[in-house]
Amino acid sequence: MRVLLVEDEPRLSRVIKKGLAEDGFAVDTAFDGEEGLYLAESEPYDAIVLDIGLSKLDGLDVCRKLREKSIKTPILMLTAKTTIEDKVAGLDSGADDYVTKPFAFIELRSRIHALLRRSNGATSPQLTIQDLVVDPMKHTVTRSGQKIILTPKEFSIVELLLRHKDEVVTRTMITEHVWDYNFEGMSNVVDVFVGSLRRKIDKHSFHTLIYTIHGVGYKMSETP
Amino acid sequence: MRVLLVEDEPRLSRVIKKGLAEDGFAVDTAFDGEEGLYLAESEPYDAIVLDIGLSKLDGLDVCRKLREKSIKTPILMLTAKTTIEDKVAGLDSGADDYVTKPFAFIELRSRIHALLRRSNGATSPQLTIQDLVVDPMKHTVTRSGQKIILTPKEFSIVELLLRHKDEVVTRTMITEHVWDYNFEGMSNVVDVFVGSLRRKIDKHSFHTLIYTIHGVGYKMSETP
DNA sequence: AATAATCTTCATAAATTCTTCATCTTTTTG
DNA sequence: CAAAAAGATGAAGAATTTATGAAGATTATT
Repeated sequence: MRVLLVEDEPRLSRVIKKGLAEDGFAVDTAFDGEEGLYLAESEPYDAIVLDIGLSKLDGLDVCRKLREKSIKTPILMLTAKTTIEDKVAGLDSGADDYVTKPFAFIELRSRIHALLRRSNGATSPQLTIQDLVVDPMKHTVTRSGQKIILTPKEFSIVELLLRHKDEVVTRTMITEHVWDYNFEGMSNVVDVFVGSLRRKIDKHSFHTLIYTIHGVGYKMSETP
Repeated sequence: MRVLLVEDEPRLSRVIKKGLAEDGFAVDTAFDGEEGLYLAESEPYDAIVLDIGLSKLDGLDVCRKLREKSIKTPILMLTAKTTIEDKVAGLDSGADDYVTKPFAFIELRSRIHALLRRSNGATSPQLTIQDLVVDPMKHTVTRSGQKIILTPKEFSIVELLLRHKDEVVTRTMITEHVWDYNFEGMSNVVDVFVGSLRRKIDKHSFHTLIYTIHGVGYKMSETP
């Protein structure tokens, strides 16, 4: 899952970025409104964390402009005050939720996960297909109750595939959602990772869950 | 269910009150220790949420006085990071559980519910995993009955890990739980502490309880 | 004030993960 | 059916992350 963080205070930005990265997000950072707007328009993020007080372009404006262009990425606002007016303004501009500063990181974290869950139409915090269960918050994967240990990248990839269960996911989508802005991979990394996923998830099971759609990409589903 | 909230910071008080009210509690608020004590004595509450740093009368004092008068209403303490380890634990004022600030509301909420649930049985809440027992209120740790002596920070970290048994806890979460709000986590303090915890808890035992989830954080569980 | 205990930083070693590449296998197409 | 394209896979090297011992700084205790 990829997140854009727009925050001008370097220290806070760093702290949030680190926390989100540990949570398995690929995080891009912007330090002012313009940069944030540009990135939000050009990259496919799963969520945007947007500080309300930014230079060049206010967070509210960024939010409004994005919505005008019908970019519907879930937006979580960071606001300094609690006043009702601010809350209303934020939600009015098209944000989906907000957190008031100062906040505990775990607060931000659970809000983001909630946003993603909502935008995904899911109510359960877990992703499942057949006997495979993936829990992004707990960072656990089991198949038929058996624990499976995945590396961070492997984990992000199953997560993505599962969020698009029964749909084909192209290699481009995978690279765009699992790696961040600075990655220029013209290699077969994705193939290699899918390979190791197969070894860990499908190899010892009767039912195959990961399918290759030749010329297109990969798909997780119960039947080919 | 009736809850008394004793908290002097108006903003925090408002937020907690609102949250609890949404949960269906009838909430009374007091803004200093005297007022809190008076209300706690005169009204029959099901639980009391008590900030430790209060004007006029300290939260600890309120707690102690209530217990002296054999008022046994479950008490949940709100404490600041550093206060807790050094003071509360030793002072044994009679609180049933505590939450350190800043906390996510869901945390407070689940603690209150837990308190109410066991207010009939009335046993001090212990955290256990296999043969390891951690008692947050008594501030003691044993493994297979053997006492283990931990420093305040070490204790705070096992406590957190155990409250999230079987889940990965990221370094950011640990940092936030143990140190002050957005303490810059650019060092490896957490790693060092986990190291010394391992030496005290796991080193002499056959079963490992503390696991590293590479790229994510740490986890306490009985199996990897 | 001196001593002891705890906390923090730092440097280095060790472990794990990521990425690339070459080769082999499968699928598609003419 | 053969050639070409696309995908699978094992292994090596690079890069990142974690473990650890020890020294210095800080805080509490006597």
